[in-house]
Amino acid sequence: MLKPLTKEQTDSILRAAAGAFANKGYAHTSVRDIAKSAGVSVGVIYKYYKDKGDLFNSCVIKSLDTLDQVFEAVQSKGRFIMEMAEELITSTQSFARTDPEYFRLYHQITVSGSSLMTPEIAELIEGRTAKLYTGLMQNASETGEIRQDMDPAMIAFLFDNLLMMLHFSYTCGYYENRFKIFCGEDIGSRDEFVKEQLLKFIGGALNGLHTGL
Amino acid sequence: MLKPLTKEQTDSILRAAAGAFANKGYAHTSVRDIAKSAGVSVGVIYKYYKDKGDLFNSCVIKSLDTLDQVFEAVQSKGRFIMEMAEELITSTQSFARTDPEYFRLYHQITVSGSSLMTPEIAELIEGRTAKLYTGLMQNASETGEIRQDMDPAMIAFLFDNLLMMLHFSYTCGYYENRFKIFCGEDIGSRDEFVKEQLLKFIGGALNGLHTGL
Amino acid sequence: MLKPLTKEQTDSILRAAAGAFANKGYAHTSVRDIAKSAGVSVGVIYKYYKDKGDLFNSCVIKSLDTLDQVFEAVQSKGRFIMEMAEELITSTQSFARTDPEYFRLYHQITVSGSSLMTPEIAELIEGRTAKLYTGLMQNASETGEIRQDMDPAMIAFLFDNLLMMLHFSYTCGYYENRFKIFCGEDIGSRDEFVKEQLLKFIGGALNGLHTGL
Amino acid sequence: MLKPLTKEQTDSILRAAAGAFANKGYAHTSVRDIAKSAGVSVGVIYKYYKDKGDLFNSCVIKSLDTLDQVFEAVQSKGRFIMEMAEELITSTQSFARTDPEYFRLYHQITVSGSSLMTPEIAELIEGRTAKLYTGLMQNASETGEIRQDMDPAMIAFLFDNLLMMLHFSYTCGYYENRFKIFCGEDIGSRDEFVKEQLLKFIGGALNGLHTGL
DNA sequence: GATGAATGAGGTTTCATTCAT
DNA sequence: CATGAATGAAACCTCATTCAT
Repeated sequence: MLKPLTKEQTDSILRAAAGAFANKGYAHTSVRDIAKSAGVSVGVIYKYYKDKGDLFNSCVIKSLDTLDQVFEAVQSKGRFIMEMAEELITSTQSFARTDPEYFRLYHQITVSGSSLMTPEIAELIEGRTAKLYTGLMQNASETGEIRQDMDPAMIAFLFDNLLMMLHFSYTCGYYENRFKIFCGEDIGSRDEFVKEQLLKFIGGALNGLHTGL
Repeated sequence: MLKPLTKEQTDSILRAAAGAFANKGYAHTSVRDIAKSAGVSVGVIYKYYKDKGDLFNSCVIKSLDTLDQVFEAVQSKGRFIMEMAEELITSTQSFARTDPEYFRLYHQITVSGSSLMTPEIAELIEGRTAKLYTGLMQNASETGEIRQDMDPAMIAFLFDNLLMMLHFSYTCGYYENRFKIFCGEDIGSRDEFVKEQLLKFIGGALNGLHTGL
Repeated sequence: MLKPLTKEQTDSILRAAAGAFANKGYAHTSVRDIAKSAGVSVGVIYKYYKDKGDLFNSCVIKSLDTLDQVFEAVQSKGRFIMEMAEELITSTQSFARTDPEYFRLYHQITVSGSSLMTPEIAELIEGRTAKLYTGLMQNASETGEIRQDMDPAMIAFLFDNLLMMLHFSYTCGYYENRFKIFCGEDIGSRDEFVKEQLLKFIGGALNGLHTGL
Repeated sequence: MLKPLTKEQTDSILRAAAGAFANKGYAHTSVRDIAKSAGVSVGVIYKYYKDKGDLFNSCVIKSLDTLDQVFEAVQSKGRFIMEMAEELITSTQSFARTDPEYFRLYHQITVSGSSLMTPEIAELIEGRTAKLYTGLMQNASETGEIRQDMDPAMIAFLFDNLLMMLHFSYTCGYYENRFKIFCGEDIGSRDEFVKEQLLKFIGGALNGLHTGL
């Protein structure tokens, strides 16, 4: 079959690769297996991607692009932090159900030895989120929406930490298990509960009205 | 040279393997290199460990044993949560300087494809922490030390999430970069600041005296 | 774009292929690159030539046709051997400047593994030269122009050996370097000197008026 | 069979490789085939040689070492050029029968694309011969043993050209065929004749007592 | 029991050749 | 008929594992 790859097929390469990388890790995934599961020949992969690393990177970039859409939907101005937090959590929960690979793939880049694990890539990926969140916290701090006794950057960092762990807890094997161990086998089906609890936790952290301690 | 293996040598294997796995990742670490850097032959490694995966597992188990010591030092009864939190943070910061490999190795088991990434192992590793923290939060909730409108298990989970991210942010490449991007290049030398900020954040989250939401 | 192949294009294939084979060797030359540099599709190459080997053979044949023209210009009857030798050397020097690929390609067929390296091809290529030179030497021997104590065929062979080495020394990488090592870095710009020296050498060899030995 | 390679086996690798490279060329020789024909595993070849190129280089170096022995046997001082020439021819003829691979391998390095085809390697290989022969010609010229109207370096170069072609004509496929075409099918069994003829040719060339030109 | 060289399956990548358009 | 993307065999090379010493 020497007809040009259909859009479906080229998509299928990225989907197969993303799935394999996400689930088995970069090193345990072979290009041959990706080709087979995408229903194409090995050679064609090297027409579209320089090498295995390039294919991996493309998967990650694509997953990040998609993840970005989640956040962009939330960035509308003039909203309260906690409203945005709620939406972020809702999005995460729903997205984790429909496209878990994207979060899993994002997790892969945190792994040592990944070709993407460079400061430059980290800057590229985290830089925007960091600026965005820090800016939001800055504003919210100035308007008195949140506590003023903390560094906005640190608040942003810790806030993002909680969201990141939520991503992983819904999609990445080990974290999923851990989630259940902490919160019960059925935690995966109690989205409303999780959201409500996390919002309370974040609310307290951001508000900071606490005695002494 | 047919000398029997000394205790030092068996330790040395585990130490060499742990270091290599932690820093280069499972796939990029070769049994041969471990043997060389441990000063033993490849053969003895296969005498003590079924295969490369088994050796990796043993490293992780050992690293967890060591990490446990950090927590045990904190588990003394009758202390305030926030006191313990402070000590956990301090320990993490100091331990991340002296033995980063242990945290890095711990991070490795969260990676898909790791042979350790099974529910059983997760239970083994996280079970104790989950019970311990949940129990502590339960007590603290009952004594009014912390808020009573949240599920102790969820509090424990989110509390541990923050600590886990702190571990990684101090020791694991990508997270280290991300830490700097959010909080500045010099964040690695501002331990007191980080501790103080994190305690404020946790304090607010646990106390939860806030208005709205 | 389904345009029929013009004469220019077929020429262009052969020229591109010859250049690539000559300079990079058979194995390092890809059909795809030839097609690209000839401005045609891969498919048409396989329409005109059975396979890569066939294309190579055609290039060689063509280069030999061209080289033959050099010799034909010299074959006019009734001339002295040494006059012809001088012209052959001059032609070689000038041709090596303008079309080095032809000599390089000729060199390629001497390489083991070339599909052209068969007795039949050798006969085709060398047969004519051998007959021509041997005949010339035979005549020159009979007229007393050259020594009579040697086999004309051997003289022809050794004479051609010297010319062949001259070809290679002017055009083929390794031989070019060797030429410089023996005769100095600037030997490539001393054509008159080389010609004069080679003529003296050949002159002595053909004349053979020497004492004893 | 995991016992260390015997001397015979390691020798066999080099012999198998040399044979294959010499006869099929670098590009057409696969490491797997070499391993098979040497009766060892693929892996072991990469223990002894960094990569395929390194193996090739080692074969060439070894062949040059061996070829050098032929020349060293002739370098004794105070001998007449023509005596040495005779011995060089005799050696070449006998060596071409016993170890044709060495000459064939030498021929391979003249091929474009060979990793050994660099100016440095050429200098290494040809430099010594060039110096040696030029020196000999210089002396012979000063003592009046050979003509004084030619550049010693050019004489050395042309002299070596004739010997090189003799090597190839006895061992390298295409040149063997060409030899037969020029001098008859049975030329391979007329060593005495060839030697005598070549000596006459060289004698005349070196002596140069001729009229015209 | 310890050794470490040898094994060989399996990984990534290239490219001559085919054939649907 | 020309096109050139797709094919997939086969190349190089690595390294987990074995086993003769």
